[in-house]
Amino acid sequence: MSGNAKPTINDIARLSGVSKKTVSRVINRSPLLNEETRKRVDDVIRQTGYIPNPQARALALRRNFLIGLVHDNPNAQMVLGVQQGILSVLKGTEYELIVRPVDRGSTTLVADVRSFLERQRLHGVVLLPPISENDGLASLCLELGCRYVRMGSAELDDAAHMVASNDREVVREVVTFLMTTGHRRIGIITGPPGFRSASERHHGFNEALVAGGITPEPAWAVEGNYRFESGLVATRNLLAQDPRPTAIFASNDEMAAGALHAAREMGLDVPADLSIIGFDDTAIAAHIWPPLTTVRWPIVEMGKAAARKLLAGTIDALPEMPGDALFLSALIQRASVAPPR
Amino acid sequence: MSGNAKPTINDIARLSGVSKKTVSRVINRSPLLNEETRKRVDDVIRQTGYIPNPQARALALRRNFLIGLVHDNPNAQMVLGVQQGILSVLKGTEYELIVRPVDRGSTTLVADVRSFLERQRLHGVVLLPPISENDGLASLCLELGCRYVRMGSAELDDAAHMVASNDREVVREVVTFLMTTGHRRIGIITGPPGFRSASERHHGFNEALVAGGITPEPAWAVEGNYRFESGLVATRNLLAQDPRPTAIFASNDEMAAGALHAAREMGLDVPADLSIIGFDDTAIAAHIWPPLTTVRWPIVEMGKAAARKLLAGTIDALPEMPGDALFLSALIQRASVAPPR
DNA sequence: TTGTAAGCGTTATCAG
DNA sequence: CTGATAACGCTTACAA
Repeated sequence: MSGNAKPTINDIARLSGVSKKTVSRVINRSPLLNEETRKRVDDVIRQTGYIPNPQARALALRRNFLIGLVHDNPNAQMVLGVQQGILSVLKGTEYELIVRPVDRGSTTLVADVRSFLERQRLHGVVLLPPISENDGLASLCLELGCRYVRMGSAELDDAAHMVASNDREVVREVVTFLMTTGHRRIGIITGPPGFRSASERHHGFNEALVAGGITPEPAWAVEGNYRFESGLVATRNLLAQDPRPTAIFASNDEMAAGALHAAREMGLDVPADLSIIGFDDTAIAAHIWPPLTTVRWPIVEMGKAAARKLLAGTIDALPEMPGDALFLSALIQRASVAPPR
Repeated sequence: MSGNAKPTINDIARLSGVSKKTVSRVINRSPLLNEETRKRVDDVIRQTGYIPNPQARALALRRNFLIGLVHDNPNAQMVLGVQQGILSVLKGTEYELIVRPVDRGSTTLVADVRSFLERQRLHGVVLLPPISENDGLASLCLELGCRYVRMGSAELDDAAHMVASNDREVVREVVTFLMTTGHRRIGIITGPPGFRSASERHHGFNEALVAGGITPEPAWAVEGNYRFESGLVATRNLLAQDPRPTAIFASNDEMAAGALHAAREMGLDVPADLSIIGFDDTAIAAHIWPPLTTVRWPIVEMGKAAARKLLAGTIDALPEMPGDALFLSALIQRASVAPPR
């Protein structure tokens, strides 16, 4: 075949007898273009297999065709799910995903993200909780002209910049279900302080109790950190009390697995002696024994929605779905809940 | 407090009274540079907070400062672990991670990866199993001048391009342990065909049996696909036999969790009625009940090693560790193994 | 509707 | 050792 050098915009221009600017117009779907010219150039592009050089475009446009996933999330399943959702939307487009973990504890968090964004000049970023709750990061994106979408458990921003879930509401539902099943002494393992998801879920929990005529018992709310071990420790604590809860709501599945573990250690049967409900519906929920009653958090779909928002207005734009701003979680009943003895 | 435009190489050149080429030399640590000039320029760079524009560099160098993670891996924990390892090495360097899932079933796999690499002009890529076993991809990288490292369960390439684990060996150890514990009827749930890890583990399994004077029983080797459900189905199959195995080696933890599930469904106690061993030591292994005896596969460390190899010879190069080519897995004893009744 | 010239911010070439 | 000058491949004025 011809030389092995990839064709550039100049080659296309020469081959189709137009200027490079015209080729550029074709590439960028400029509306003011003679349909005939467009077709001619398009044909040459197709024949040569020409692909615009993203590096050159990035330099000229001062903007890359990259979507960033910025996070400091202790929940592996969540990160992976969001990634999967974003990637599925990016697939077939000219955009790629770049993953950037950060340290939310660092005092230089905002500065770190700033230098990352300034250097990479991303098309846009997806901010995962808990750093998505940091308004400073949002204004930073605004300042730098970088599109952004924040994911979280409550609406922290306008619909164009937010993909939220209704955690508080669904937890109310969960706890109501527990009460309907006959439980009156219900414990909660909360998420770590500073997490909006943690406080939303905790609030939903308390609201449901109060609505059911039960006064939340401070001793039955134990703090966890979304990790297995913290669920284990919290549950030992909860079950050491007298009287002890007959049901526990863990603010995520990993901690729920820890709760199950703790119950087993004490020789308790789940759900006969203790009912447990988790949150997330990650793989572990269906895989442990007994299968865990939990809340399905549509994290992959939320990732897709985030990507769609970021791509809105571009050539690769996908239609935004109705409800792309608020996602509804749902109770998944499995086998870890039963009436108290 | 000057204008808010970021300084460019021209600014630095002007401010330090040298040419831009000299600044470029400083940036790139050119050895032929007057130490005094270097220092002067360096000072200006530090004062202004100048950061070279990666897009411009990418264009001029025809190469990006990006590391690609190319995979089609059904094992979420593995992908995440590798990612974590790579990112930890990339942290603080000028390199970023770009994630690219591909479809290993597609007939256009190689072509897809080719266009990805040609477009993005990555510094290097990490190939995860099972596509890492595709020699066509390796030659493609060579052809395109893209550094690459293949990860896998056997040494498929030279040490510079390979990060391998000793699956076969460790599985021999695992099965020997089972035999030592008293088991003679041992089943295996294999990985899917076409996976080197699957065949390596299966071979190790058979070798150990033979070495222990046991003839592998074909009916006790059931195929799985590394997913929970397949472990469930395979185990139902295994336990339906008469006589049935007293122990099962599952080729990964997810399938081992499925095995546990199946045992529970049938009212069997683990480990009293059935011993189970998994592989990977992913989070689920320690979190299910009983805690799963498994093999620790140092996947995060392997990811780090892969990144180190890719960065070797660059400014950001980290010392390569001894043993960066072959990683040793180890048996982790927990509570899912006991002598047969 | 299309083309020309001038960048975008860096590195390579090749003199000095 | 250092510096003009020309790429790198594309886009944005601004004309025509």
